[in-house]
Amino acid sequence: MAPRTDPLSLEVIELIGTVVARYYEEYERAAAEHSLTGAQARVLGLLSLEPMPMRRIAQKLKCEPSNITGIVDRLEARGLVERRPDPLDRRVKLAAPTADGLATAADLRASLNFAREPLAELSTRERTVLRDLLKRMLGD
Amino acid sequence: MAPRTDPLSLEVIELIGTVVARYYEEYERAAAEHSLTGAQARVLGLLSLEPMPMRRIAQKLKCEPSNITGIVDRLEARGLVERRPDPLDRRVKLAAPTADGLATAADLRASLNFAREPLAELSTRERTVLRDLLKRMLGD
DNA sequence: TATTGTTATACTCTATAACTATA
DNA sequence: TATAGTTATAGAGTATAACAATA
Repeated sequence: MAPRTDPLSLEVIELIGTVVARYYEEYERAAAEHSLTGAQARVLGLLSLEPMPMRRIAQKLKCEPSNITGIVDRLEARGLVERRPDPLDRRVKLAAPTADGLATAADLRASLNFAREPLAELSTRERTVLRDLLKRMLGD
Repeated sequence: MAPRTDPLSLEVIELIGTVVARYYEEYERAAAEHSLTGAQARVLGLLSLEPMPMRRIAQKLKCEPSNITGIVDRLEARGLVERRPDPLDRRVKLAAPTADGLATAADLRASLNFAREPLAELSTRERTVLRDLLKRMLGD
């Protein structure tokens, strides 16, 4: 499928760029309110869904495993995450949120108003259309 | 306007998160292909539209002016950007792309296939609807 | 031998504060 | 005095390579 460079497509690309920029700002702001960096907030959010080995965090974040050591170190120092042994494989360390970490992750989600507040401007019908268009764009 | 937490809104938010993640990956990948960091690519892209004072770059990127010094240093060392005196104010340095920098910026834009390739999946009518919904979401 | 997590290293980005040269 | 850009500094994220413990 050939790339589109017509004015309408360029306008949509520009709008998506704006959405991306605003989403990122909002995310960093929400993280900073909890004195977390973006990377720390992303790891905590990930772990709040499901504890997982260090290596899998790296896969999810698409970065090198060695980076995760430091990020989890800082979350652990803050008492938001802990490392547990994996009973099935003693090489593996499972990173899991503490009760405090779970509460912080919930707070983070709650203060991420992006797309939720602006979405209120749209009717149910419009949100349905938007959902379907985004799904098509993402190759569903 | 109250935030929405219904399943449909949450689905749209999730989709937007996916769009944001994919956009960022694509951007970093395109920058890396030119041996540039994301920040360097953003500054170069900005300057390719219009030369500007160091301080204004910082405003556009929403970061501290002191950071721009290093980023422009590296772009200048690569021969992609140059600092010019501002004839109107000798305190100001205008950062401007070189011919090489302009070519690199054009290359970068061309290799940013995100949203352009997937957009081809949508008809003109659909892209128009998507544009209008995004504009509404972004508060026009 | 291969894998998991870590350490060591180097580079970049970031904010803060202090400095300089202009205005 | 105030402003533009820089420097110095410290913390964080990132990739690479080498290492210990375990598989």
